[in-house]
Amino acid sequence: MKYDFGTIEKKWQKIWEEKKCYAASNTSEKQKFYALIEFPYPSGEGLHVGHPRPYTAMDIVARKRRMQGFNVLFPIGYDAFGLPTENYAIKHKMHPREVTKRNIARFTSQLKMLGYSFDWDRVIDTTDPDYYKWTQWIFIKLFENGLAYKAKIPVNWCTSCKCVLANEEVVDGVCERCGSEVVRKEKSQWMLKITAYAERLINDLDGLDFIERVKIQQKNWIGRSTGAEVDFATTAGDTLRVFTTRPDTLFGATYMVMSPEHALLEKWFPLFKNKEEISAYQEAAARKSDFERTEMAKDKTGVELKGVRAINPVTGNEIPIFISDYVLATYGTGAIMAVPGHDERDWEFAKKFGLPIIEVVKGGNIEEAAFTDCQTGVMVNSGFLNGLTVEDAKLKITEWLSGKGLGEKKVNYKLRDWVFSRQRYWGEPIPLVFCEKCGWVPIPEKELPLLLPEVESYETTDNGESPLSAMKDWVETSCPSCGAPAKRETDTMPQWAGSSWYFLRYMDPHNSSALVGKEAVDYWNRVDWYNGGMEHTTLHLLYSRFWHKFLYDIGVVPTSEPYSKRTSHGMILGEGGEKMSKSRGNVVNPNDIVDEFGADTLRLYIMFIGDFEKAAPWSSTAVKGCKRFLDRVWNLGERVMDSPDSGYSPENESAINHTIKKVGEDIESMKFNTAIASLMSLVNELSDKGCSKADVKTLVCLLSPFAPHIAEELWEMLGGKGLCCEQPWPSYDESKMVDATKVIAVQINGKLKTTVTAPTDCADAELTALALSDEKVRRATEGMELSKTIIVKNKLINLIIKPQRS
RNA sequence: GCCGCUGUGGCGGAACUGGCAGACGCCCGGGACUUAAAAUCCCGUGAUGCGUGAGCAUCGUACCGGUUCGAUCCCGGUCAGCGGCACCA
Repeated sequence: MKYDFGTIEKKWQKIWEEKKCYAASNTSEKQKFYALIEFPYPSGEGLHVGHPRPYTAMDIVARKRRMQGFNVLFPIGYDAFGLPTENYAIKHKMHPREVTKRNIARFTSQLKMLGYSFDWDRVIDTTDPDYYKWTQWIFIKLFENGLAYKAKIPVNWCTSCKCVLANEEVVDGVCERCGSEVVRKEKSQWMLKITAYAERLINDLDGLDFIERVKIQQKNWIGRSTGAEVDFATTAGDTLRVFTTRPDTLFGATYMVMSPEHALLEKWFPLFKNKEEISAYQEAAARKSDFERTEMAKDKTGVELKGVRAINPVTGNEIPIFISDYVLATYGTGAIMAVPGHDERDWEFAKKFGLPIIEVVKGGNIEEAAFTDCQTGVMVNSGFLNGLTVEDAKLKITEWLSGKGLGEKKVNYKLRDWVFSRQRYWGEPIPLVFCEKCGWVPIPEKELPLLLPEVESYETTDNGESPLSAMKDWVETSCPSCGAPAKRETDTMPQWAGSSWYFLRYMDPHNSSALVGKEAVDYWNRVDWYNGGMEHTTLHLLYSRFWHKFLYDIGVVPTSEPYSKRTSHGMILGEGGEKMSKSRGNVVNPNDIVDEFGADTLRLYIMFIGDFEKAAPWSSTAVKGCKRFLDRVWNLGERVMDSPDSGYSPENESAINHTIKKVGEDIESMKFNTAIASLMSLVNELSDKGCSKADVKTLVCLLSPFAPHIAEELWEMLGGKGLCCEQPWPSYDESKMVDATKVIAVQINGKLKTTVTAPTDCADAELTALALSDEKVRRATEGMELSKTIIVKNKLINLIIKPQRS
């Protein structure tokens, strides 16, 4: 019989579904294991060949855990709100809900085609009102706890999407999604105070089993820096406060710089002697986008504020103040003390404007460049700090400043609050009402979900307001608090909202009275293993940690972190090593591969392709190798089908035990490629040497997480009881892995000469004698004296020889 | 510029804690089967040189150096590529 993958795969998918083999229980006595993948955005293009990489990886882990006796939760859902669907709907004059429905149906059939062991009874969809009810509920809780606020801020505005973007969504000055130009625009926006959690988001990383590069990237993104705030008196009478990480260099501060948007500038304006110059600079800066500003980073510009000067608090010297756009309004206090001797930017600016550069840390040559090293330098020209190290000087000056009431220790973060409004239709409506008397008021919980109204047009209005704003009947409402006429918020939430808590809903997806029931969340606790893309490190992963911590603070969840372990996969590239994209025409459709080779071959190949953490190019010829392997496994099955069911054949026992160990360990460390390689080696060996039914049954069990359909079919053919996916994971016996003899490498002076076969655990003297008696060794050592012997047990012997003394 | 990662055959990639570099697979070459082809099976396959031949020798993990009996692995330096951040004081 031929290996007919098409029939086999459909057959077992149906049986698994009917028997609900992969349904997780919320009340099991077994130990729980929660495996999570990032749920897909159901795009119109359907499943991409990149999707199966992380899905298959976690499916393998989940399947192995079930065989090891765990109660496994391995869920799937759809993150379905968002722009592409809405844009498609506009273009084709459809309702986004219809587009979403259609796309989800397509994704579902493709995922089922690949034989994943998802619990299909727990599917969630972020656009389902029963789901987004709870997204809205969380928003109201954030609002009630002072973590959601509305602010008029300059926002990133995508000229094509006609929509506000979060800082994280702007890449190289263009929209991450559509690549169009992003401009600055003043708008009133809902903000989430993620900065209130900055400290905890950094500190709590320490206790988590996240791959190191994720931790590092999150830490860099949050960007903690420790320093001090220092007050400078000015001739205008006001105090100018700055933030610095180098308070030790205060004696070297020879001028100051304020951002062009600094609030004091308006107040001081009448005092300026060069009003026109200053205004012109401010206007030019305001016109530039953030991107343009950084583009011009090389060339420093600025204008001196003539008429106002500052006083250095330690030297008492009057120093000039400049405005320059290299100082950001949104970081620290929006003003800096400039220490050109020890800061590269200040040095550049001082050189350009001919300002004095004073050395206060010895160790460099400040004529040539700023000396920024904090490790080696010693303080000079710094009064009472002279002779101290930089570290000691920081402590002493900070103490001195706070003693005098001139400043204090301060920690700053690069992380900004999260811009949470979107002026689009296809998102969760923000469940708040504005009342002239009461301000912003949440709608009562019993009115949730606040449904998306049916609108005529999904397009953003010409004035940049949400399409919902055109729905007069919907917008006009009454204040839940005082009953007066009031207006609904018309912005919707960003796509990141629904994905910030979805893993909790999987624990208890049908609960209508809570986002997750207490028993369910106490049982499942948190995600044990979450695999996802590096591109979500500073977006989804950070956002969901933030929401989870908030839910922990208000007592909804029992853990302060959502995920115990986080791993990451590399991208699947096109055949030539380039990114797969429609425009390059190198996109591989998983359906084509499944039609030609079967789902098991696709699963196997995508795991065999290379190191899971690294990017790997697709190869259409290499897929065939995996199909050949499965054919060979099939042949082995047919060969032993009618044999009696006795134990392992003695000649294969060692190899089988080795493979069990190797495959098990490799799955845990996500080295799927070498796990498959060892299965291939075993198959080669069983084919060559011959094998028993028990040998093949064990092979089939080991293969089943990778290629579950063929495994079930072979298990049945071999007369196995029950389903293969429900068998216990094979165990190995170390004592059976010992071979009688070992091949030992023989080196002479560190160079490989030959190999000898010696009994396992051969005594040193015996091995040395054996090596010396070898013909090649004898020739090489002739006339030489053996001065030293190095032996690595069961591996190698190194004979150190030198010419014989005469 | 800063932070992180990576450099191994024609290709994707292996190599546990410093111990036979190139597992496994692809491609390619030769052979068997076949009227023929596909499929399958068997053999070969890092480079160079020597040898009719079994084989032998030398070189080889981006580059230069160090430590070691022994280095793809550890240390110092250089180069190249990828990813993230980017005037964050």
